[in-house]
Amino acid sequence: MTVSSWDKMMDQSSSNESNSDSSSDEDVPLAKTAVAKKSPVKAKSEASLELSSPVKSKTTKKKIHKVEYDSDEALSSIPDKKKRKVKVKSDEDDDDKINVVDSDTSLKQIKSEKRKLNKKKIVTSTRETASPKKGKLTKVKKENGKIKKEAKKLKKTVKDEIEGEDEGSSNNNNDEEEDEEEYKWWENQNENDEIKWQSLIHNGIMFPPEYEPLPSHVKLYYDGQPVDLPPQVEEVAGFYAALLETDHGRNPIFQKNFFDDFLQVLKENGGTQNGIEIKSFDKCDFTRMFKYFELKKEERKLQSPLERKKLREERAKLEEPFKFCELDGRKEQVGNFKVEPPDLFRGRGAHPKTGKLKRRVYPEDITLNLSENAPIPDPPKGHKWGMVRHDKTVQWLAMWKENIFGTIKYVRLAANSSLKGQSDLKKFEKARQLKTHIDLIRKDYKRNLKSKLMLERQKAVAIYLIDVFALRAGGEKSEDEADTVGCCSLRYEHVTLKPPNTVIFDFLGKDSIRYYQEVEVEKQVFKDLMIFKRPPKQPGHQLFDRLDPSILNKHLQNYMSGLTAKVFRTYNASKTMQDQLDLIPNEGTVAEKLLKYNAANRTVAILCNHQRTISKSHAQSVEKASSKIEELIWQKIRYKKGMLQMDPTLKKKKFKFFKEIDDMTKEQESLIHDRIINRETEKWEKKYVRDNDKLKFEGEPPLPEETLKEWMNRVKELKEQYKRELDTGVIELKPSQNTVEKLEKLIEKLEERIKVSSIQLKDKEENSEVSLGTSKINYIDPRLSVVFCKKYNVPIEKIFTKTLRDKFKWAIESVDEEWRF
DNA sequence: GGATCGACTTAGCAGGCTAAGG
DNA sequence: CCTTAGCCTGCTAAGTCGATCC
Repeated sequence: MTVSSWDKMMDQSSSNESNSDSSSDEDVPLAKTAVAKKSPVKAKSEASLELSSPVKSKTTKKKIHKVEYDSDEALSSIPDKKKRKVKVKSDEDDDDKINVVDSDTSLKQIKSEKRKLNKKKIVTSTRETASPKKGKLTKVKKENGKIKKEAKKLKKTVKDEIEGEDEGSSNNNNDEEEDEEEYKWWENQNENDEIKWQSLIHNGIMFPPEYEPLPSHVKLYYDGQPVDLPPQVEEVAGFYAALLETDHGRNPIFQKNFFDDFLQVLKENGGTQNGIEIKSFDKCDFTRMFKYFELKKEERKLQSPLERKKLREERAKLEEPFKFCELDGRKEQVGNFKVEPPDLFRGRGAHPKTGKLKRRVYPEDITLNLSENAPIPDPPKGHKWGMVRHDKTVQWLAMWKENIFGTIKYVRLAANSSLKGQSDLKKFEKARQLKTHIDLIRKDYKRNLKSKLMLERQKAVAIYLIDVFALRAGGEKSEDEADTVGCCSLRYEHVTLKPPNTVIFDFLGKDSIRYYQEVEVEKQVFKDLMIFKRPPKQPGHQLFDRLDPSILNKHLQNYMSGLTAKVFRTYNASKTMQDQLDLIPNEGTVAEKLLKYNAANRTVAILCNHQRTISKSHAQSVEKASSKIEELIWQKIRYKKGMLQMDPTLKKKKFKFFKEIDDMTKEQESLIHDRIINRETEKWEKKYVRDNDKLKFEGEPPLPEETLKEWMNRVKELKEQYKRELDTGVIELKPSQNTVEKLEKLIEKLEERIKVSSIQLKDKEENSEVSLGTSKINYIDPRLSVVFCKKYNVPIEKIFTKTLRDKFKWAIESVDEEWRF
């Protein structure tokens, strides 16, 4: 409350500038943002350490800054061809009106046509469900639900006992059995999505354990002195201490925000208990706390499997009551049934509020949502619930207001729940619906790229970017969030134009993930962008100064109800996937098909710019894999040499086959030898140490040094052999490799391994920065994957993990091979 | 008619877990 | 058989978008 009223005050100061230009709106473009908010774009990791400039040039909504330039001037300098279009000036207002009316009528036409189309659709899609009449349907459905509900209740108790089914062969049985009673919501269309449930019963929400003070020898030190902190304060110090050696812990903004809040909590709790006054962050020494946490971590690692299992079971028992709820009489899983524990806020990218204290949430902060007649779950001892509501129009079971931004956090059902599933299906159906409108939309925006109305042009370009490059809508952000943008909020500096028609996008998008693309665009788009960037616009100014997502979305609704910017992402992602899958031939092994599926998935992920940080071990593992391949090739060549030794005439007969022998130089070969020998040496040395450790532990005498020497001798022999081979060119083959045929077989096997390894390596490299998961979970219609699996005989488990199979059950059970996005 | 709120989807990451590889 | 790398899941931050408020 304090936060929001504070914000309001801040906002007030900048929100009342009346827009005196509105009359001449059409020919005087306005730049919404006056000044660059932050330092130029940085890739995420760097950015997070950088202090954003403290200059408060607040953008907070609609600080409208007039830029002196009119569209006439702007448009008149378009290359000649366009010029003639651009006469207009004083009568532009009229034009506008005419245009508006014009488009309005045509839109109405479109709408009515759409309606017709929709009607047709409804009829087809409901033919199995008997009557197309809505009212009737509802009734039937309800009836159905009731009966099922009853049946379910009876079986429920029984079912509860068959919980932990696993993936085994008995699974089939189980599954089928479950199917019988499982409510297949996707088989009855739900028309009224305003009401989310009829009855909702749950046990409330799980709170994190109370803070346990650290042992007395683990303390914060200030200026060399141990500090006695009240537990509530120690807890906060501990949050920071735990992050000491992380990027967050080293980030000065994080440190400052943490320290401010830390001091605040310290004050609230009456200061330190041994008279030390804490003033400066730099004098705080968290290392002892940090080390203690590390120690605890180590201890946990050393736990025996049995111990672990016990702990896990204990935890599961505590969680059990909260994991499920009863929705319309059916048992459904709850998603985040735990209240978020207190911690330091870890904002992503260069977040101004990163490091602030996220306070503990108490039952008093929680609002529950459940049926009127449902029993209200007991709050934790000594506490009361903040509020209890009975709102059937929402999906959440509980909510609370978080203290940093004053935003609301919800407890909601799990991804495999019927409610989530229904939303999901709806989302994809909406995206599919776009199919029938996309041609018109594209035609329109192509035409409007040349509209003489600035607003129309901006809309057209924006939709183009959203459609072609899958940009997000890009809403305005406030100053106390990370500076990230989407389409509508793109600024001057995010787009670089390279004639004749290349555009370089470089900006931070959602989660401060960098979007960098050098792309060719349609000539007219290029020209428009040029106009949008024309002086007096400069870095910091909005490219689309007339646009925001709501304007854009309102425009899109004219084509199709429910159409918004984000639908394009879903549509294009799924469309791309369909197209890519269509290209895959139905041949080869499952592994090969999977690889191709993943490649298709990857195209989508790249389209949506779904990235992940390259793992620390990535470079190393690529290195390892490629040297392994090199060694395989070397071995293959070695065998080929061996073949020639046995039968020199082969060289002429199979010239091609032996050609690669010359590809490897002696130097390369020697390097490979060294590598192998080094590795072998290391391997045996390690083994020696490890074996001895083990023997020592068992109280047995260690291996004599002789053993190690013997092992090393063997390695040495190998080394000498390689050296001889290198010098003389004569391969010393093992007795088991004594015929040409045997060698041929070995070579064949090597070829196979090389092929597999190479593909894997390539995949690894291409995937290193791309995250396939996000698109799989959110953008690619799961039915596409299901169809793919059916048609290509790939087990669905290879594509969807258990959780995903649960989430997409509706898709898995509802499509046949013919289904298309 | 814009700012704000509320509710929902989408996003990457940490760390535990598991299965592949030596 | 044991390690190690990569997968999976849980977590929660960060978007989108319609509703509501003034």
